[in-house]
Amino acid sequence: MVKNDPIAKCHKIAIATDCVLFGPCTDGNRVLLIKRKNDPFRGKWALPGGFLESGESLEDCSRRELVEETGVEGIYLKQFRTFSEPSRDPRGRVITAAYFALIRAQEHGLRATEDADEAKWFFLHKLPPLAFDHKKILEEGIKAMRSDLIRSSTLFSILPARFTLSHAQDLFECLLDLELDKRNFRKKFSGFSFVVETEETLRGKKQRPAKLYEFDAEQFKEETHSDLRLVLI
Amino acid sequence: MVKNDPIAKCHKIAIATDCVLFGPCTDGNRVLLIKRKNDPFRGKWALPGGFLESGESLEDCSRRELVEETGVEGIYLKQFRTFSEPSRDPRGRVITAAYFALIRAQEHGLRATEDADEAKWFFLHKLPPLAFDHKKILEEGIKAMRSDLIRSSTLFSILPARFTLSHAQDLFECLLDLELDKRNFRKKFSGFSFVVETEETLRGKKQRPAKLYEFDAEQFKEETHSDLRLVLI
DNA sequence: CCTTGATAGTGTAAAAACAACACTTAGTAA
DNA sequence: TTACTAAGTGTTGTTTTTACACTATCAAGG
Repeated sequence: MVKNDPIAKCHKIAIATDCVLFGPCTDGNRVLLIKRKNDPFRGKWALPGGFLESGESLEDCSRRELVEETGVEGIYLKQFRTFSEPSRDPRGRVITAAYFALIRAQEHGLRATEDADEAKWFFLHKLPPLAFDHKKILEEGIKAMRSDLIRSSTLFSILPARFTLSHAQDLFECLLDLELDKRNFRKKFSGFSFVVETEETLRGKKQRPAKLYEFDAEQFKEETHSDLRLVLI
Repeated sequence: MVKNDPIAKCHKIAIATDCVLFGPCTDGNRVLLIKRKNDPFRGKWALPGGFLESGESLEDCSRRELVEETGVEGIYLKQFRTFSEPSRDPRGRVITAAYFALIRAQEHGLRATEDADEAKWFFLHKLPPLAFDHKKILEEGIKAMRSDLIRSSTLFSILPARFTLSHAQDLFECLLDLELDKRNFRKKFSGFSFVVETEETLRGKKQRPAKLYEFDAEQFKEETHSDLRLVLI
């Protein structure tokens, strides 16, 4: 046996990922929870997640689990912290890397799965008791998501490629759980060099058509590179 | 065998922590690197770190490793990301939780170990090539530290209990690698409710004695709770 | 005790960013 | 044609930020 071989002397530790999946909607922001079918915590609600498979990175694992449990693909996914308290799982030693993710609620049949028995969307304001240390993970996930949202281009990754200023504001407000003045938001937001107006308008609604805008990722990089300050509001 | 037992089916994965340890000093900010004595990457510089022991949390591990390798205790330590690329360690599967830490350079004989063979402080501007994916970890560590510094009370955890405004400014500038206007910094910084003036002055230097200030942690919590905006500059 | 050297300490004015606030416009549907 | 709905738009007062240069107080040394 090779001296000092870390793999040889590794302990019985399971590695997992858990994901705080947000489904922002017109009536509020929600998270997806899964009802546990097995002990421990059978019948309790928990964050979707699962164990790392061999050869897989944590990000792969998180993405795979999310697809398996929700059918949702190609969404914004970000690691925010790894939880490692030795007593956090009664089955034994489980270390979990926590991610948060965002989806476009409308596009993924949010309402359809709402009443399902094993997976359900919960408003952030009305959360049930959670299994394991998932309450803490969820709380930190909310903070991480919000912090990310106002400092990076996360918002654009869940807006459609072309969006109206109202789209952007609604989503932003929903995720941050606050209200902003319409004129001030539009002035500042449309003033960013990386928010570019298109020729197109959004027609077909029963009101005045709204101008569509696009996100310019290159411009965003230039403008914000090595800048530590707030970006989006 | 219990069905679905995560521990039983865990793969051969070693869990480690690595630490980006900053030693800010009057002549610039430095990080501590260790020269590897064994393959792989023998002779290359690497971040201090080591493997998780049984029953230990990642934070415990990181703290323990730092004490073992540097003799430094009781310092600010924060997890910023977990790295899990399957190919990141040629010995096999190693997942590492990365932390950054800050010490009071003066108090820990920074200069004494400067020329040691196996551990050495490097200016951030003059880093050697690093082992593994430690370049990336270090870069992310710098970003995380700076981001943390301007949004939380980190600065106060490495200032002495009583500090002058010049202390605070020097340290702040060193860690962020920028220069700030003296009057503006003092105006804003001393204006925070959680930066409180004391009766005491710092005497014994060969110049005008400076007023000493203290950090009021309670006040900080009140002032910043649920506030997403910048705090320190 | 007077000078020198070193850092502490201080105010103002112009520019930019932010916050508060209400009405008109352009479509669709009845 | 009217009614409804959301889109779109400017100004003003307040606050925050930035830029900028001199005086004050101590210790040390001649």
